[in-house]
Amino acid sequence: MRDHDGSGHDADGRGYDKYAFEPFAVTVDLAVLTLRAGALHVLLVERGQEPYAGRWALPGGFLLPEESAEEAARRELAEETGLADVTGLHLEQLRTYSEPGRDPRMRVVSVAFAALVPDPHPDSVRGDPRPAPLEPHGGGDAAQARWTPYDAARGLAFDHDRIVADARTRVGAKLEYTCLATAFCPPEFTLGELQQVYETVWGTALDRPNFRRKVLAAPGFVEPVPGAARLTSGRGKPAAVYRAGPATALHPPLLRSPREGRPA
Amino acid sequence: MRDHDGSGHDADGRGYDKYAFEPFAVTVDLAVLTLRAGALHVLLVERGQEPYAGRWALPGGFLLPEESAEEAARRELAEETGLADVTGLHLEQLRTYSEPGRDPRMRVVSVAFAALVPDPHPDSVRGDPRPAPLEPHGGGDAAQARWTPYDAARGLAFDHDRIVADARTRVGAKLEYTCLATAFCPPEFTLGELQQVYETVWGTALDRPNFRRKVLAAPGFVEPVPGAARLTSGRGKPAAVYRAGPATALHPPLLRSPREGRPA
DNA sequence: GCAAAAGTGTTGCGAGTACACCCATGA
DNA sequence: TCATGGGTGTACTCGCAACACTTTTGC
Repeated sequence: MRDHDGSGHDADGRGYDKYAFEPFAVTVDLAVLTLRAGALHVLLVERGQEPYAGRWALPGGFLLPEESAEEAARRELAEETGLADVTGLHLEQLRTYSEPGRDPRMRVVSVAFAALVPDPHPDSVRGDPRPAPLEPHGGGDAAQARWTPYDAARGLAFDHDRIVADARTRVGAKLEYTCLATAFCPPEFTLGELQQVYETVWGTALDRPNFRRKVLAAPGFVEPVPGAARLTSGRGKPAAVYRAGPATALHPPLLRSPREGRPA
Repeated sequence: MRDHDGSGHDADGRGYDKYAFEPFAVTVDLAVLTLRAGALHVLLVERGQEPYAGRWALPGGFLLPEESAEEAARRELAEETGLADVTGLHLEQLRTYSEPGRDPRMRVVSVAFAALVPDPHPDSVRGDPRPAPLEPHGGGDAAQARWTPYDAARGLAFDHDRIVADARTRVGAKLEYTCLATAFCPPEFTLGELQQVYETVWGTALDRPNFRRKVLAAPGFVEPVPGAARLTSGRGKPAAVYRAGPATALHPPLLRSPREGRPA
């Protein structure tokens, strides 16, 4: 039985010495997701060095000596997005990837996160010329950063294809039984915008009246902003404006039924 | 932007050198769960060394240079339980715990797993004197290993209280929408035994006829063993015997309704 | 007026709960 | 024959999908 002791060898005497090994590097990788122009997008950076020079990859980096993986992920997120306030953004630990060959140079154990951010380029329709809340930039480095449609994010460096796929699966599943969808929305949003989150991530169309009822029936999911109303696409009746509520879990869940709605 | 390059410093030039730091140790921790005498049990080991000498802890240990966290977890599981065939057992990666102070001696980043194993001490009722499929032992070490009821597993070393709680939460949730429950059962089981898994983990009583229908209605969840029948508690009608089916996800899910069944 | 988007009302089907009932076995 | 657990049948209910309809805006 190996154990957490500091004796320099494991308890069954096989001579395990943790300092004798090539050190393990511990990193975080971030799948920063957003919804843009009705499609799921991922933030990618272009690699400057080998291996995988010139290939696109997820942003990420090493843990500092005195920070947890969550803190490192939030720090990286702030650096990558240039957004001042990342404290409110949802960070979701996906899983840890530790296969020996995943980095050709050394053992790199990577803790992967999904981060959900509101659309960095809101449609900029009339009456809402808000400054874009975040714009990717490549740090002080020459490498560029870019929002890429989920379907075009293939052939990434390392095992990042798999991380991106895992992020999408996890987020899609969590929309069903948590209040996660509001993390894709700006602080104030309409039910139509919230419905677009579900439709985009799930790839299905939902019945608007039923969606509305289910969302409003879930206690603490959203709460109305009194008196506020906003036009969403320039036409039609102005929609009531809502904020994210205090709940995190969603009861009852919003199941994606195999036959709900018409195909997108 | 920090990144996975091997240049010895991060891309924004702050002079990060991964070899200059105290190396990170990477370990796995296992919450080995089973159902025994109608209660959820956790496998604990007694620590021999400081810190936390004499305290109970989860089994676990360091990653070897050429194995992934999953492989390390399965190796530890085999060593701890003494079970010859751990290939079929369900291993579930929970999350990674990386807070700087979680081990007082050095930075230890730990990937936590939940392992679900069948009852190591089947009731041994008449007609079924199968050998106990696994018995904990303390490796070659003096430290002992013991099955402990979930409710009594408090005051563990390190942050293992939290890991155990996370394991229970995850397993409880996954019973709803995956076929995970069969992982607690021996290869062949009755629907009554499967129902006890749900009732024990959820702490609620379920209506037997309805449970039966839901399980059989889920395609690929269980499949009958033709002609087999078994007495479960010595009395009553022999129950039909089932095997785990090929499905992993559960459609439709088996929701724990707030008002289903009478309280346990 | 027309199109487009928000929001309300209503109906019918079906899933699922609750419960009554029969079956097979050991003591 | 009684207690115990397995297994079947059924009725009532509530959720919810489907769709018709009204309201408010821009053009």
